[in-house]
Amino acid sequence: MDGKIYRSEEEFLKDYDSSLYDKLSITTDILILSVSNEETGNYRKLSDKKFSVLLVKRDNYPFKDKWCLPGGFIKIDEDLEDAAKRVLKNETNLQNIYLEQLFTFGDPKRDPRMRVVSTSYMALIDKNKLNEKIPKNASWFNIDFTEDEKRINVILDNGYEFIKFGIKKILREKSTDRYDYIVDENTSLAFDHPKVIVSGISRLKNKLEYTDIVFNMMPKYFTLGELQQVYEVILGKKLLAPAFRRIIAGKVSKTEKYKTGEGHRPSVLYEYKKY
Amino acid sequence: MDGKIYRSEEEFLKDYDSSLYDKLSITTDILILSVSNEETGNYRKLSDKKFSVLLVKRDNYPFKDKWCLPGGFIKIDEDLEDAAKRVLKNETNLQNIYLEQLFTFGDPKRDPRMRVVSTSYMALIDKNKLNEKIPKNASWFNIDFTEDEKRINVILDNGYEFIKFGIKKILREKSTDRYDYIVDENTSLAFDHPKVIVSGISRLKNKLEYTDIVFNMMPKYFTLGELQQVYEVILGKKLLAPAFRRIIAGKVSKTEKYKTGEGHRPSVLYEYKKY
DNA sequence: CTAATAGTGTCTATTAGACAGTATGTT
DNA sequence: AACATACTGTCTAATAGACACTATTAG
Repeated sequence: MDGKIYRSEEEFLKDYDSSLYDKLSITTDILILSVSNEETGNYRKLSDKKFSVLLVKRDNYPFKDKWCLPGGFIKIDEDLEDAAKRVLKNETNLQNIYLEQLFTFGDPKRDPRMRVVSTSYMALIDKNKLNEKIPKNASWFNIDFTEDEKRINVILDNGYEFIKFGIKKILREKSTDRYDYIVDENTSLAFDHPKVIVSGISRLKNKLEYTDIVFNMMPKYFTLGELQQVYEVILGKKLLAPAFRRIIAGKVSKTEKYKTGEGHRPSVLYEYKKY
Repeated sequence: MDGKIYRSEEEFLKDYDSSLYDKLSITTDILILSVSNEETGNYRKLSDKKFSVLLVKRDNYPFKDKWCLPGGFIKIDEDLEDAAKRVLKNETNLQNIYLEQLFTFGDPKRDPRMRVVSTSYMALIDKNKLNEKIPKNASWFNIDFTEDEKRINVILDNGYEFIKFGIKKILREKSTDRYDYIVDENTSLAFDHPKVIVSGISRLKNKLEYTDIVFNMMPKYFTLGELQQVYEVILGKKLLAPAFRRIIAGKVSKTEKYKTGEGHRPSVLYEYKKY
């Protein structure tokens, strides 16, 4: 075909043989992250916040009975991001949610069935918006994330089951602190989804510092203490209140409302600044 | 198939019908960026640095005679990144080059021939390493990049031809300063490659500030003045030398060598710090 | 000598970290 | 009253921006 001379694009397209190149399937996997409240028992104490991810249990091979990220195959005429939105709606019945493309995984051996390339997305939700029940094969897992120079260890816990995986970090080039991730321990998370979870959490941690991304996980009105808790639970470290308030000050507006009934001084409710 | 109960993964895989889901082609497009020296005519003045991108001219439909990023279809058993490396080697004969995945474009209409999803990569090279000639259908274009709140304008220039395109920025959500890009002016760049160029340059600008990525575009030995010029040409703004030197100080080591013969005080050659 | 870049010293303004102290609700 | 968090004031340390000054070479 390359030999033939075409005089116009129309002529070329009419003649085009789309079987010239290899074809394969594409899926999208969605990392749905949220922060939840857990009661502490002590009436005075603030509720404990937990960073969490939504997983579904596979009911067929491959990886039968293992947990995985919600996902699905894209259709021949469907935009990638639309496919991600479709999966998100199926699992949570939520729309107009923060959705960001993470990474496209293209290892030919990543799916034992056949060649499948997967584009992963990260969705951030405020759990209060989640009115509908999640599907019965889905479950929220709290995230315990620890990282050092050499490896990342993650424990996921939904109250009944634990999932534990470990990833070795191999420096790609020192100039950028980029690492290749090698999953060397994994109790029950399917496919290469440990990598998706880890790259999403890393991205979120970074963006927390230089964007206002956090407000996608917050309700309309919140106290600065709650906002600080969300930062702390995602970053995995404690922050000092005065410094935190200085940094956040320009991004929020005070309202007339107060949160009371907490066993201590009421706190002003803020909202994300509109302008 | 979903109806049948399988007792083992082997049994399941043996029976698996890979035609169950839609299949399509995937390409990789590579944004190869570099910084080049241009002589100024004045023996005293430093050579002028230009930020540049490698494009190839298409010799067939679609987009016949337009310029585009080097790219190619991935093979059924080829890793995505390996495909990018293959294309990069074809065009520049370079290997072991900094390569970073940018974004996967999945608009069903992005290729008039058929459904093609494209994963774009960014490669950064030091032009001094480019010993071999580039292919005769390829050419380096200098980049003139201007951006404000509402749009991005880019002019590419290889000395013979100009390519000009403009992109309208539509705010996705104010919380993260993410934009949808709408290409509303484009003289002769094929496919959605204006978006690839723009997202790569934005990424590079950001990473310049918080990583050591710049050293992938530098020769082994360089002066701090040259390094500053590279920052300036990529960021599109002038920097103050004392501040620049303070920031860069921890990343480079002084050598015993000097760069002389420039019509002014010689300057110490530095190298990227090893440890 | 001159033009041009190399390289340093220092003042100021801004920002981040730390901690102490005051305020005010619920039980 | 006691407890727990809300919120503020202020000292200090670190960092960034600006500019002036000295150094050194080829021609």
